[in-house]
Amino acid sequence: MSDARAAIDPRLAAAARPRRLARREYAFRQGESARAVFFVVEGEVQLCRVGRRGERIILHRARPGEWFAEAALWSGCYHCDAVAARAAQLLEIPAAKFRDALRRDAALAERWIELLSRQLQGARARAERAALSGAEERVRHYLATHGAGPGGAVELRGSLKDLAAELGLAHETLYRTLARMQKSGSVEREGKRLSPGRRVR
Amino acid sequence: MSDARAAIDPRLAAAARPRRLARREYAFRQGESARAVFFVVEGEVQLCRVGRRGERIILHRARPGEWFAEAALWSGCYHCDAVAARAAQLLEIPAAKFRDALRRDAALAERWIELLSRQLQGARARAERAALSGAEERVRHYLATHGAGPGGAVELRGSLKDLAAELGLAHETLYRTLARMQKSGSVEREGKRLSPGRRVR
DNA sequence: CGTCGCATTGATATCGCTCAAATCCGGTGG
DNA sequence: CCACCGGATTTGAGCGATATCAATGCGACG
Repeated sequence: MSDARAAIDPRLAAAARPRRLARREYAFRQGESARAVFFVVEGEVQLCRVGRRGERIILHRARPGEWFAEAALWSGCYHCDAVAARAAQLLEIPAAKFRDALRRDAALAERWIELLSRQLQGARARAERAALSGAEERVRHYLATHGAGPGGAVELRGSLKDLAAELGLAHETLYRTLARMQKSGSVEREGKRLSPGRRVR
Repeated sequence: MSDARAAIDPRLAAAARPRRLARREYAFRQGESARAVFFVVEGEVQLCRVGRRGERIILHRARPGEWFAEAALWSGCYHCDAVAARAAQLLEIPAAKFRDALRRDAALAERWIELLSRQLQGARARAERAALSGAEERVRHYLATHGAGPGGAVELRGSLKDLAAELGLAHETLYRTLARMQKSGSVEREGKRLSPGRRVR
């Protein structure tokens, strides 16, 4: 890619500064005043808090194509740490410039609202899914929310192992669950394509 | 309450129309063109899809103080059903007026962006929490994300049973977990006040 | 009082996690 | 071409945490 800034809206790209993080490097830390919003071009950034006893609690994993620290814009300071899980390439947009851009450009604000709305929709669905009790339920929920194309099929991007992590399951459990659902006809698999089956239950 | 509209921003309240739903009544159905955004004053509205075989999958439960169908503004038509889980009181804001208001009033747009940002933050935290393995972990995470005031205490709004639902646990499990954590000193309880304990583990 | 819902504790069953091992597959280097 | 390696995929076995079923106390409320 010639310029990573091409990945975002041109009206914001003007204010964006490319930034690279090595594994375990921090974009910011809890308590620092919120100076910027970030966009993940490549890699993964974990937003986490460190408890009194040193345990790390992950609030969110930001992956390529996602923004993070959007909310920090309005709260004054970062309320968690942002650390690269692996080498990452980011775009950093100063908070002041970001706010100015939104204020000046109504169309941009509208686009940003749209983006936030969709992200919220996705996050709510994920939260609802993670609260489900059974592995099979979660798979069905995933298919219902990510299904597209004929028969609501899903083209898997990564490995089944990745999907297991996304669903909050051990990968062995996912394999077994899928096998069972296949046998009962409630899902169908063709390579990296998953689709809800036609047979009842 | 004299007027439920007092609960939302006055600039939106002007366009809001109060609406009551009986249990099992629909606010809208999947496929209808998106004509309005909603705010829950009282009750609960479930956003769900119905699969080919009649199984209902809940995408999100909208509770008092929450908006829903914000994203529908940008997608043309509703992509799921909205049905009252119990009698509910809503505010309905026509999509066109909502969009106009955002477009005309930059300050309102900014406030709306702020609101969405916060909700997004909250939804992500909930998703991450539900993915945690143990009951104790979830309680700690909840305290970490909702903690405020001295010692990061949390004032519970509803019952412990509600909290259990929020955490995705059976209520019995929550009671037992809290009792254990209390005994080990990792949380303290005073009525409806929960706070992380000082003792290690 | 009677009823209802929350809080609490006990007993039991079940589901999913963990540990373990075999197979498969793509890539890499000789 | 072949040997080797690492990671994904599968399947098995056993254990433990959590859901579920059950029973009781308690306070609010009509």
